Formats: sequence, C-alpha cells, structure tokens
Amino acid sequence: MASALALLAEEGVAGLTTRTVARRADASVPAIYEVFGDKAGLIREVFFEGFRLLGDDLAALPADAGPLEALLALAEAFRRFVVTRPVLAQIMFSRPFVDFDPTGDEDKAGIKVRKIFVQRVRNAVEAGVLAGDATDLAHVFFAYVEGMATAESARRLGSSKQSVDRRWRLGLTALITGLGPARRTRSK
Amino acid sequence: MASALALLAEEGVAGLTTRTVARRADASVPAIYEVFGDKAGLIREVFFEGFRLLGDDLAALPADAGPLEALLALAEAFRRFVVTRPVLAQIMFSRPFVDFDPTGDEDKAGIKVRKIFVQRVRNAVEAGVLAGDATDLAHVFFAYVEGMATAESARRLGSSKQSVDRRWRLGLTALITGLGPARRTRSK
DNA sequence: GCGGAAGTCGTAACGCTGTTCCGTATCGAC
DNA sequence: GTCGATACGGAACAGCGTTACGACTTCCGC
Repeated sequence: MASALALLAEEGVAGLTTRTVARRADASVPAIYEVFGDKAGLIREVFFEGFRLLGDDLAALPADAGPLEALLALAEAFRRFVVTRPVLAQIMFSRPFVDFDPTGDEDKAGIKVRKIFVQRVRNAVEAGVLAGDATDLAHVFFAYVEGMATAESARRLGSSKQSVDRRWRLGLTALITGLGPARRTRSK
Repeated sequence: MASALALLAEEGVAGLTTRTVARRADASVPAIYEVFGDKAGLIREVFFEGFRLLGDDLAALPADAGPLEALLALAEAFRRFVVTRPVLAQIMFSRPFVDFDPTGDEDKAGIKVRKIFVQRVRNAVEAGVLAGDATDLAHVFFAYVEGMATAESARRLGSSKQSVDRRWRLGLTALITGLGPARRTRSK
C-alpha cells in the first residue's frame, strides 16, 4: 500500500491527490480513507517512510573511518539523500501541504536520524575533534547540513557543480573546525 | 491591493484563497485575476513583498559596529524576521503552494538581501575576520542562518529559549571562527 | 435450498478550491 | 432618446478532500 504512495510522491508533489493514489493502487477513494483516515494521514505515512529511508541510509554508512571522516560522510549521505529524493525531502523538511503540521510525530519519526547524528557527534567529541555538549553540537550540525541541502535543492547554492561542492566543503570544514576545541582562541 | 494580501497571509497560509482575498479587498474574484493574473502571481507578489521587507530590515541595521558584530547582527536580524513573520518566511523559503515554483524570480527578489549579505561578508574579509571568496562565504553563511532559522521556526532546535539561544550562538561563532583565516591550522 | 440479514465496496454527492465565461449594467456618442 | 462599446460581477466548470448512501456480495438460520 504505502509503496504505491511512495512511487506517486516521486512523480511530483502536485499530483499527490486521494484520487490519483486510489487509481494508482487500483482501489477506490474511500479505501484510501479507510487505510489512512485522512489526507494528512497519507502524507504522514510518506513522511515516516522518508525518515525511515534516511535512517537506513545513514545507518548503512561504514564506521571504519575516524570520527572526523564519519561526520563528513554523514553530511555527504544526508546531502545525497535530499538531492536524489527532492520531493521526499521537501515533504520531510518543508511543509508543502497546508494540512499536516507534524508536531510530536516528528519527534518519533526523526528519532533514529537524530540518534545517528548525536552518536557520531559524540564520538567526535570523545575523540577530541569537537568540543562541547554533544546534543547542542548535533543540533547545530544538523541545521547547517539541512540548510545547505535545502539551498542546493532549490538551486540557490550556485550554478556549477564545482561551486556547490566547494561551498559544501568550505562550510563543513569551517563549522567542524569552529566547533573544535581550539575555537576559544578566536572568540573575542 | 498588495497590502490586503499581506494582511491575509499573516492570518494563515491555508486561508489564502482567491475568494478570501477578494472579499477582504472588497473586490470581485475576477478582479483578483485582473490584477495578478493567477494565484501564483498573487503568491509571487507576497513573495516579493517578503524579500522587500527583509531587505528593508537588513538595510536598516546600524553599521557603526565592527565587521564581526555586523555579521552577528545580520544573523540576528534574519532570525528575528523569520520568527516574527513565520508564514511569510515559509512562503519565501519553503514552498507551501504546489504551484508557484520561483526560478529566476527568486534571483531578482532576493538580490537586495543577497547584496547585503555579500557586502557584510566582504567587509569582514577585508577586516581579516573571514578569509576566502566573499561570495562563497556569503552563500555558506546564509545557508547556515536559514537552516537554523527554519529549524527554530519548526520548533526543531530545542524547547527552551535558553537552548535555542545557546545553539544559535554556538554555531554562529563556530562558523565564523572556522571561516576565519586561522582555519588552515586544523584542516587535515 | 432458500430467504433475509449483515457487511463490504464503490458511485455519487457536498462543499470547497482555482479559473473563466457571459449577461448585465453603465456610460459616452450621435 | 437610442445605440454601441466597455467593464464588472454572478454564476458556471473542473478538480480537490471528504463522506453518505445504495448496490452487490456473502453468510447464517430455517
């Protein structure tokens, strides 16, 4: 059931209607409401599915490299996810539908993703690459990665791949450097 | 005309329909289409208005402090804008309406905002606070600020004001520090 | 086996949206 | 006064989310 929806979401956000989903699934419109109760419920399902996919992607990352490389790989995997699944990422992080305002659901949906971020940040802290409270650092790190990915997805980060890559690298190393233990020396 | 729309946008995104706008403006529905041509045109107008307001806010910032303080004030002003005008910021940076995909318009709309960012970043570069290409730095800086503001607006950055403030400060100083001229010492 | 009851499923309806057409009403020219 | 043009708004059309109702199936009791 949810598989047909994911396929439909991938063919565009505007085309995600109860009727098209019903037709795609060879079901009737009331059957959709039987399963999801609501259109918001349908979107919530692809929302959850998105976080599940993202969590799988991030969990599948190899853990053999050092903590700094692990952070970079994490950002890269996140970036790849939103670039390859733009509409899914849009549903997860923007709010393309006026109904469905996830509050509380989001906590449960993104918990695996959050855990991976916090865990990798904590590893980096214990290895001396970062310094500070792991939760705070993870929040900042995630917000940065999401901001960059959103900007790239909206083609706001540059026109050529070189520019985008360069800016990703620039900001990422800068943020990690600045969050490192040596930052005290430059803060006024 | 556009004033009534801005008022309407402030009372919620879901309530922004051609009929409600017409009623609010004491006009008929076809009159709306006469003026804006399209619902996308209407949204585009509030989109432009949003960037105009943001540009005014940022341009009104005092320029008497140092380049580093100017960057911090810029981020703070941006943050205040999206916190105080959440739905407007949503229209500007998310895509709550499936129609109206600004491509090319955005360049013209955000040009003033972009210029202010680039200018302040350039000042910081010339003062030795930051190091590198000003455009690249401005892109990264803006993406970070937008990511944090979006996260805060979605209540994803923390529950208490102390946490949110602390994380803003943490990431901001870290990013500026890392983008500074000393960052070479820590990049592997 | 047969009749009725219960349950399931889809058609069609309702109110809403964006969008447009056409009737009407107003106004200027002769 | 009459006629033409022009502008304006009510109402219609298609499509959306949502739901009620009717038809068809299925199953149980006799």
